[in-house]
Amino acid sequence: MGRMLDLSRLRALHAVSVHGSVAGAAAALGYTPSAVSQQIAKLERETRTTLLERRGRGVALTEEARHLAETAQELLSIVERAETTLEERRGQPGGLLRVAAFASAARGLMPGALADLARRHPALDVRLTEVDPHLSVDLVARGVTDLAVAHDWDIAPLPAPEGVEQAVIGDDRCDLVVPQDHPFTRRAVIRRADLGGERWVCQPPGRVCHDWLMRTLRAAGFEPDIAHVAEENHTIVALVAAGLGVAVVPRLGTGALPPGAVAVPLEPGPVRRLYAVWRTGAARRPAITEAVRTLREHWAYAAPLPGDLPSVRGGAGAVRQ
Amino acid sequence: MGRMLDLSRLRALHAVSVHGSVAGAAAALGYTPSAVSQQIAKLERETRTTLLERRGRGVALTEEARHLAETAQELLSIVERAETTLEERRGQPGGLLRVAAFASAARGLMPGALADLARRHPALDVRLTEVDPHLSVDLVARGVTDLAVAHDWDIAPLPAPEGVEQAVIGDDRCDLVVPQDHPFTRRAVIRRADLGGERWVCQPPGRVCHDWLMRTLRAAGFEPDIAHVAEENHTIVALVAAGLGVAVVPRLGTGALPPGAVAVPLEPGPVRRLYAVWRTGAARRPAITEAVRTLREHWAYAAPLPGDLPSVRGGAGAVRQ
DNA sequence: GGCACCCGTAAGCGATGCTTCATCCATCCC
DNA sequence: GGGATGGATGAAGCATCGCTTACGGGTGCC
Repeated sequence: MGRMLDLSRLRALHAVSVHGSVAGAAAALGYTPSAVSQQIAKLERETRTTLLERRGRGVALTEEARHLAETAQELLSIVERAETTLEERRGQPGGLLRVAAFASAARGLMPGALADLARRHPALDVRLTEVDPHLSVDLVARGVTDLAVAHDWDIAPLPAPEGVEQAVIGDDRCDLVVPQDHPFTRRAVIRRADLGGERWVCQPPGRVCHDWLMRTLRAAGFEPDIAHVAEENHTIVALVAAGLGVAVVPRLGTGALPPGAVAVPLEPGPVRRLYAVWRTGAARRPAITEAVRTLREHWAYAAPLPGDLPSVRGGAGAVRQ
Repeated sequence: MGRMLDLSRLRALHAVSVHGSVAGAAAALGYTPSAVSQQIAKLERETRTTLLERRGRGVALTEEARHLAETAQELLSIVERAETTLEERRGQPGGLLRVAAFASAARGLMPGALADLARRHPALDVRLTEVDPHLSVDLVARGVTDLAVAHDWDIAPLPAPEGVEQAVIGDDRCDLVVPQDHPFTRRAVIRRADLGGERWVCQPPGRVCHDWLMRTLRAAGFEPDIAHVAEENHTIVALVAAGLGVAVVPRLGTGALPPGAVAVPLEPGPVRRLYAVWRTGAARRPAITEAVRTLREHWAYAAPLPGDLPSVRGGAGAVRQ
């Protein structure tokens, strides 16, 4: 007697309400759009209510659907709380832990940390997704992911929506990367006032590295000369190694510098602070606390400490996790 | 990705918690015990927690299971509220309406009322179960049924647990049924003081009719002479028609008197008051309000009104609904 | 000690729910 | 306007799920 509102269908409706489209909901739930569409069609049949109406190319929720999605939200948060206290009573991390991280953390920090976590807690099913940095906090708040590794920049603080908590993992610093024959390689430290007259290799506008560079150089009185633009840090470093310019590159996730490129400390350089972010409702979940603990541990072990100087010499020797 | 607490499994656990046994839960949910057992076994696997332990011949819930059953209760009540408001917004009664009634109401009142209800509201799926009168209120409170037709007796008031509401449907009165050659048939009305020296046909001890008879006769100074005992009112009336004694019989659900039996008004006779009982959470559900309205309507139409005298002459002519 | 009761497990089968493929509709762009 | 794109939905197929029946094991009662 399937005579009752079904939680998975309500979850589908809720996802549509949150993401604004069937396709978005499907992506978030790990289904095809067709599956979500069928679920909601069944929900409509069971409740004898119209929930979705086509609006242009997408769909819009009816009044009843909005109300139903709201109670679905309520139900889902109760379920999450129940799962949390259940896991808490067991003490052992377990269940599904969906983790999101921005690109360089996904490359530089997560592999070791998550492998460690999975090794120590076999009952835990960890799944990583690489996401845009400025999306991660919102993804956590909306319940798409359970834990996110986010960062702010000294010029753009991390948003803190209702219902999420955060903890600092550590600070990631940036170096100036220059070709090996560059005069800076003979200097112990570079200051902002020294940066005039260089040709720059940089990320596209809108990315934090780009914005920091423009802002800093202009504040020091220079008009930046952006000679080359690339998305990936690896590409940027390769361009520098080829002698095409200099770049500001974060230590995390950059990996070993290729022959021909050398990292030089920049004082004061841009600093981004890494955070772990999770929902307050799951704060006491052992999987969360363990994951955060492991991230901080691996940061301390693998990443350069705040006052730590990297090896100035580049090339195959200077490997970073 | 079946990675979340499932509502139907939680419902199974909750039912076990309420009924105290897997078999009882299965009966309440309309499943076999095996199904419930498997559901809970899966819930145990998913949560990696022991929920049920064998205790003697039955089962006992662990601490975690009790806690989980509690949140299940919370979830189920939210779901019921959501279903109610959903139906309320539609305005039309619909969905599943589980109705319980005691035997004579199930026979004398429900067939007409429920048929009417089903005819006027095709979206409504009404299901009737006959239950013991003193169980019905509890069944509603525990969510096993949505609406109950219950009654109290002038000597035993209806219990009113937390979270249920009730409304009066009407009063059911009792007649004295005697063989057609009995001297009482020439009397307009019988009083309690007239009842001495009769041989009685009665329900078994513990039933309300029996208790009322013993109590009333003893209060009037007679020791009742119970000559024949039967469960069913039909049987009792048949025994009376055969001249084997007299009986006190409620009007509701007795049906036509067979040839040889005659009903005589008894003043003051036992009166039972019929109630409709439902959970407060579903009070505004159209299916509930419509069903209650229909019951009262059919009572007024089909059942003898409080001051109404039945036809004293029995036989095939005196038909009651 | 036999019997009744209750819970769990195994096998089987229908129903459910997902995927893929195809269609339809609205919008965007040329 | 016409073609291309993106999104939603329907039909068919197939795996999985969850129920039922049938059986075995353990407990309490007579």
